[in-house]
Amino acid sequence: MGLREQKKVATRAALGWAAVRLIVERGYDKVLVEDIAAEAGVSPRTFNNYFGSKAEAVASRHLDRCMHIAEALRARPAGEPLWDAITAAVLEQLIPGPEVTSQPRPDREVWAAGLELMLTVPAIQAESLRAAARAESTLAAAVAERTGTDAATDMYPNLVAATVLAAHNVANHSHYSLFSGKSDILALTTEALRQVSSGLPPPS
Amino acid sequence: MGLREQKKVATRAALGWAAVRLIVERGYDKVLVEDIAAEAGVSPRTFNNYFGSKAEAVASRHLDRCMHIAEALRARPAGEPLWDAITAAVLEQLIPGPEVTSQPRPDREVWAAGLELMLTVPAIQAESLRAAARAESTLAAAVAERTGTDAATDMYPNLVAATVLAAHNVANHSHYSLFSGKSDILALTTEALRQVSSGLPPPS
DNA sequence: CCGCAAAGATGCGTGCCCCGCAAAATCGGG
DNA sequence: CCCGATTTTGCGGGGCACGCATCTTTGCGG
Repeated sequence: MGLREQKKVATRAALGWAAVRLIVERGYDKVLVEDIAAEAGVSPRTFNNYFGSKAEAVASRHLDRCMHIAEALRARPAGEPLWDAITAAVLEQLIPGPEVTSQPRPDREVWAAGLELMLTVPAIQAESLRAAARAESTLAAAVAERTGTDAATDMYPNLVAATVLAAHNVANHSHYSLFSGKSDILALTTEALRQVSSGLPPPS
Repeated sequence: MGLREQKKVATRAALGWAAVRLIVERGYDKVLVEDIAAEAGVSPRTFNNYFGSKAEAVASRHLDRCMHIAEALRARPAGEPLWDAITAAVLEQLIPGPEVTSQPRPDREVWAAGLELMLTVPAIQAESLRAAARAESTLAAAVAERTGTDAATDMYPNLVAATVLAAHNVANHSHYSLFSGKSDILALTTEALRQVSSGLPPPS
């Protein structure tokens, strides 16, 4: 990869992070595109060369994380049963990366509150969901590869991908807003995937 | 329901329909909010009293349809097995309502092309997904009611709702873009729901 | 039957966003 | 070291989303 593309990736990430950080701090409509661009050290016009909207910049972080699931799945040993591999791949994403842990800790409480508020903004909800949807096809491709199906003609890999991300979402949601920190994410996610992979039988 | 609320519902529907029709005909960015408002016989300012954005107006139709699934589920006989009831409820939505069939037929081909093009607009994809997400919690509530679980604390009903809508989406997608009209929607949807309700076992 | 309070529709004005276009800056290979 | 290709940037315009004040409609009690 040339220096050129490296810089593009870096700028994109910088803009995405800047957007999230500023908006979590101040609130969505008190942050101008101008501010985000300044934070990332580029011109306001350049911002729109990378993202079609403010919300898309925020969701770009989410997109990256979702994309990693497909990547992680490909990296699992070929012999491993499908749902074991999937579960492992999803769980990998839940251990916080170095760019999070090494970040200057801005008061966990305050950050969580700001983040929750950010996720109530319609435009951000919408773009986050679109990001997940985009990652879904990548994940479907990985599943197709592993199961010997064709993502373009078979429903199977697409169903698996959609279901996995749905379970992932529900688990996250349970952890965050349903009952804040009642149980740890790893357990919830594992349980959610177990349930969908066993057909969600009604609890009798 | 008073005359007041009836009119509100009617206006909302009129705006939603107008948005879809005009945009399918002309393309997303060649339709102004002004045009949609005019089509529905209301002032441009009023448009934004009903919808937060142009895209949201388009997605409102989708939202209504998704909401009907939960409604249909509640109407199923109480003794019916869960997944049978769900399948029936979803299939009900696929028979075109009178407002579609009685519409002046604008050349099925042209309409389909315009619709597909509309669905490529990022903002519309995003809002449509958000609409589905909003319907999801309603569906989860219906599932919780039927299974004696609690949507606020149990993952189960939320997982079911998310999975059902995911399957619904995949089936639609398979019918529309994957291989246009290869098989009928009813069969695809039934099959998708059957697969998720049996745990999506890998095809060996 | 009438007027009154609540709720909705409308007009106006504002700030911001998103994008097209063309010029300037930057990078990578020969 | 220079040339072609790619990016960044400045400028300008068309719209969009929304707050605020005003006018109209609806539903209700006297």
